[in-house]
Amino acid sequence: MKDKRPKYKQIIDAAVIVIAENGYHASQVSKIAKQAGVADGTIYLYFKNKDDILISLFKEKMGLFVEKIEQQIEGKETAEEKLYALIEKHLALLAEDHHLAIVTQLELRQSNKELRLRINEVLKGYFLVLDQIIEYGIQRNEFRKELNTKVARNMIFGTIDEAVTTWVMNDQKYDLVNLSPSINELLIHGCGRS
Amino acid sequence: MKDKRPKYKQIIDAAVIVIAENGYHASQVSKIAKQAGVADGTIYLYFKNKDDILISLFKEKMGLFVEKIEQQIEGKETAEEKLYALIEKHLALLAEDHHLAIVTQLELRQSNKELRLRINEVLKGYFLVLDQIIEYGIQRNEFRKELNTKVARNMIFGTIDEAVTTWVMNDQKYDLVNLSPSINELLIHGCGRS
Amino acid sequence: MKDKRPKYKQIIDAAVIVIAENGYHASQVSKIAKQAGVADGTIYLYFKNKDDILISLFKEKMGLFVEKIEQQIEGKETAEEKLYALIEKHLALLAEDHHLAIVTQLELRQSNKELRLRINEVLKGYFLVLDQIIEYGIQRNEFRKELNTKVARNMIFGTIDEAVTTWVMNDQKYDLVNLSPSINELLIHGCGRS
Amino acid sequence: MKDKRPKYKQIIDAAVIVIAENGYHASQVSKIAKQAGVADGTIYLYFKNKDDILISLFKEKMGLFVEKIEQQIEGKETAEEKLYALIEKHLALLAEDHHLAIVTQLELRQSNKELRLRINEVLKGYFLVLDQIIEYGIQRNEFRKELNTKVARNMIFGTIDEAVTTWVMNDQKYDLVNLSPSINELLIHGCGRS
DNA sequence: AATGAATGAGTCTTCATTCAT
DNA sequence: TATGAATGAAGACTCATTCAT
Repeated sequence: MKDKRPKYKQIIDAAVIVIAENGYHASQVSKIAKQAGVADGTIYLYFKNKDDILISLFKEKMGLFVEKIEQQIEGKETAEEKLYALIEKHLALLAEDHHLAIVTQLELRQSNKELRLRINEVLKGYFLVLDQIIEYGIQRNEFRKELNTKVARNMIFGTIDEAVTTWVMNDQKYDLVNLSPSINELLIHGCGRS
Repeated sequence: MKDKRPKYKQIIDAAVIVIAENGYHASQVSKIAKQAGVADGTIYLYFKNKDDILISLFKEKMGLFVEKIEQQIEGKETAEEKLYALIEKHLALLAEDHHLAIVTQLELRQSNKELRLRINEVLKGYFLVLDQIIEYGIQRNEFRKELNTKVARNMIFGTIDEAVTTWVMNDQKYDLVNLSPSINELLIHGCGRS
Repeated sequence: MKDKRPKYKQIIDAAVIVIAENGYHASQVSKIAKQAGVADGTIYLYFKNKDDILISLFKEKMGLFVEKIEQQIEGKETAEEKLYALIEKHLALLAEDHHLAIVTQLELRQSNKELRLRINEVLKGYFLVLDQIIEYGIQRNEFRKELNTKVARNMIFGTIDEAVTTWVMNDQKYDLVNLSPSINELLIHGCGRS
Repeated sequence: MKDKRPKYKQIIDAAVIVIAENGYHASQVSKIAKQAGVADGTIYLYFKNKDDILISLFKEKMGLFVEKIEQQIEGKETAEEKLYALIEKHLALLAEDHHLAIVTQLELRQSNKELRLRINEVLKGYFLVLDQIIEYGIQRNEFRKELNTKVARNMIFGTIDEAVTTWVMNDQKYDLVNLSPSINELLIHGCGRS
């Protein structure tokens, strides 16, 4: 996980910036190399090919993402608290790194099908966290027993993801984290017993 | 809307098939032309450029999509009935045209940023329908007054969209329409008063 | 055989000139295209890839080569006359097209193994002609019965080929066709009865 | 000649193996370095550049080659005996080192023109031996006076070389040295008085 | 309106060579 | 001597678009 090779991270961070600013299709390897301050060929000492940069980028960033969210959730007692923490952290993490937000919400999705399948693999880690919260909520009687876990998980992810995408599409004009209470309320109502 | 030039529709339908079967990036203009049974150059008599095919495709198909959903909703009395009808029709329309489902859920999303902004324009028609249902529900006291319309709309769209994408990604192995009750229940709980 | 597409021949002839003047490795596709007076992309309307240009070049030229030699041989009565005609024509054909000579003797041989195997396929046509002369000579009692056809064929081809290569390597300073009698004498002695 | 630096020979031997097993074009400097057990940069302490490895390889191996053949010939009395000894040794030396055979017959020939000219320089040592045998044969009245030395030399070299190449191309399936008598007979007939 | 041959700009990747250590 | 990480030049090929017919 802790890749001490400084150029590895250097290149990934450069890729995030270049892709966010130019879009996926206009992000030539040479542009990323320039931004990273290395030669074109150096990229290929750390990555197999261009797609590998994107997959690694997503793995690296998503790994941290899930890690941080898990930390946030850990202490919380109720499923509702956990869900709220997750929503807030999800929004906060993307709000504070708008380059990353653009890349994950817009640019990475225009990669080819194979790449997206690989990305989905990585997403499974996040889905796992969601599933655990839902099941925890059902156990604790906070959420309805009849809840279809898979559909509920899709709702939660779809709702948050759609909120972020809309925010990115609107040029991040408003405060994304402020949406947390509304989203949480909706989702809690959606899953909750009352 | 009613373009009587038969080749216009012919080319759009060819594009849906070619993109669904080959993926966005492997869908060259020449392939679409061949599938449509016209010469490459003929494409440019009906469309400004390649992106214009895709935007027109989306406009054309999404227009029909919204139209059909509106027809479905019209007669319904309660907001809940309207929402259920919308969910069911949304799922049904994509379930019955798997080429279109692949194109809208996977392939069209890997177009460039500009194209996706244009696509979002078209989506606004759908969002309008959603907003009307939400406001109708609030008026009728079916939905909570405090509901943030925009967030609620994102939840509804995000949830349905995520469900369809998951279904497409899983090679349409199960019956998509069967998910309607679960989704509806979740969303109604999310918006509802109880 | 008679490819009426003018660009096909145009490109092959351009390739012969460019390769002869620059060497195989310095013969970029763009250089061949320029020499042929077409765009780079046009090359790929007529040839699958760069190697295909070389294979086609060799097939085309070698086809004519064998054809012309066969014509020359046809009328001759004795094996010795046939052999002499073959030697003379082989030398004459390459002497009168020094670009082609450079390409066949030097440049084409530095292609990769796969390409050379393909080239060998084409050479088989020439070997067949040689084998027929040898067997004809044995039948007519001009050549020794014990002659190992394969070894004899290699000797004939190896001797002529080596003579041409030496001539090319020496910048074609002397008259190649003048070697015919000497070569013929050697080969006839090699195969002959006396 | 006697380079005591062990790495010099080490690298040359590595080059023979790598080129024989991977082909000329897939024999990167780094691969040769790895096979030799040294770092990439070390290569450049012993060789000026990549071509220099190949030329040195050829010089080194061809030097030994000619040396061994000269030893073989020395004791023989007649030109015919000398020629037979040369043919047999030539075939034997390549038959017993198939890596070297592949490299000399196939891979080294796809080097660039300049390199091949340098290789031809080295070959001159071998041609000298051939010329001496031919002249010796003429002096001794074994060979015809009228013999064109250069053409005869080309015949001898071309015939043997073609035999080896054919053998290598056929994956060394048969015993190469067994061809010696047939080849010798042909060449003796070619040069001889009878 | 329709054709389809021709165009040519644009980019990922390899690998011989260097040089700081 | 020896290392090996870093360099960066170079080139085959694709495909959206045009235009003469």
